[in-house]
Amino acid sequence: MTPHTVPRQTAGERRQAVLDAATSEFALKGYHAASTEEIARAAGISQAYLFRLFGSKKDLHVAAAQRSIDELYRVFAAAAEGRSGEEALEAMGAAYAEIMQDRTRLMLMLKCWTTTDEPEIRRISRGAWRELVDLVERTSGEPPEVVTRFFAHGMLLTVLMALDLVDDPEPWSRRLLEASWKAIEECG
Amino acid sequence: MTPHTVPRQTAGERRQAVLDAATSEFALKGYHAASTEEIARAAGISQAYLFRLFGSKKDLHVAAAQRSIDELYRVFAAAAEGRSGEEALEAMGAAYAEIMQDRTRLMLMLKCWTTTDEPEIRRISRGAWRELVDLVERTSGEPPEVVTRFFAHGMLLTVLMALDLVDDPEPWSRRLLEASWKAIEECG
DNA sequence: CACACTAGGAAGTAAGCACTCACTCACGAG
DNA sequence: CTCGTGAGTGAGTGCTTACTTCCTAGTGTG
Repeated sequence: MTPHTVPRQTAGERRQAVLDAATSEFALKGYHAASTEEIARAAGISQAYLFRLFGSKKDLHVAAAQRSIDELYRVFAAAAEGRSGEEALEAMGAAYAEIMQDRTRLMLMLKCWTTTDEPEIRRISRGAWRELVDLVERTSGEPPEVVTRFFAHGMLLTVLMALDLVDDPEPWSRRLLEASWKAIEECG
Repeated sequence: MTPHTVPRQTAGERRQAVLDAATSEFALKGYHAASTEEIARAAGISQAYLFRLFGSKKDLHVAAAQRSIDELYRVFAAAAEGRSGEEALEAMGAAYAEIMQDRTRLMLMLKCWTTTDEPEIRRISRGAWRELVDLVERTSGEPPEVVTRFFAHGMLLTVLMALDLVDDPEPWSRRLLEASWKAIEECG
């Protein structure tokens, strides 16, 4: 009878698991309130190993944020793929609905965008916005008014989601949500 | 020769000074990263006295947030005062410009809206939104599409401000800012 | 004067935090 | 078998934090 060996993973696999856990924690509690101990526990490893894998809490946060930014970009880019003009914008509007399915990722993004100290986070947040706006402008070819409307309603939806008004609505918030979705669709 | 008396203030005055300092700190660093010691120093009192005045960090945060919420509401209400319909909405759009003059207050609001743990903060954030939306709907009498557009562009402006794109813009962000202001004006 | 009351703080305390160190264990190559 | 190495951790360390305890000094009132 072979001695029951503990399953060991590659460092790469562990990194992904830690990034998953970190994304949840940072999205829920924000950078400062999230603790590395909690993240390590959620990822199923020791705190010591977390630091071996990522160096510092800040580096872990940056890595998690960057991964979500890349995923966000890819969802929009995939939606626009092979389309142009109004059709592309409409597809990206639909992509927004898909993105909002995963609260966690979007909440991490919002937390990053509203982090006013921590220049590193601001840097990658601004980079993310620059690339997203550029993508939407390029693929849709629409004028600034339309592109702006698209992002404006996206922001309203995101904030309403942060207030939990998507899952637990009130009469007034239903009106805003509905009108916001319609406005995003009508961009195209 | 009278012994050089230290100027004493009423507790009420001190409370205002502490709320000012707390608003700045919480707006810049967020609830968890802000420290009561720093706030006390900025307000010119000891940490011990801060706790005598406000009981706990959380209570201080709630008090500071509530004060900013009330001020925000009053600015909009004053703008709409004696007006109705499109005129009222236009005046509230102009009020938004005034509100954005004071970054601090608005950043505290945004931080509150994106605080997903801490149920108390979520409660007062939702209350603030409910009252603001109600005010705009009531005084303008506009349909949900228009009211929603008003708040959507307001949110975009607020997020762009958090990213410091108002004071330190980039080409793409100028386009969004300009279009957003125009859209808010055109609501009326 | 005495006395109650309020403004204000020096000096803690206990808990939580990011981060480190010294170490074990499994396994593959020579 | 020995040696090297990558995966993984228990047990800290030093620092920061929210919060408390107990104190002093000024002030209005009889």
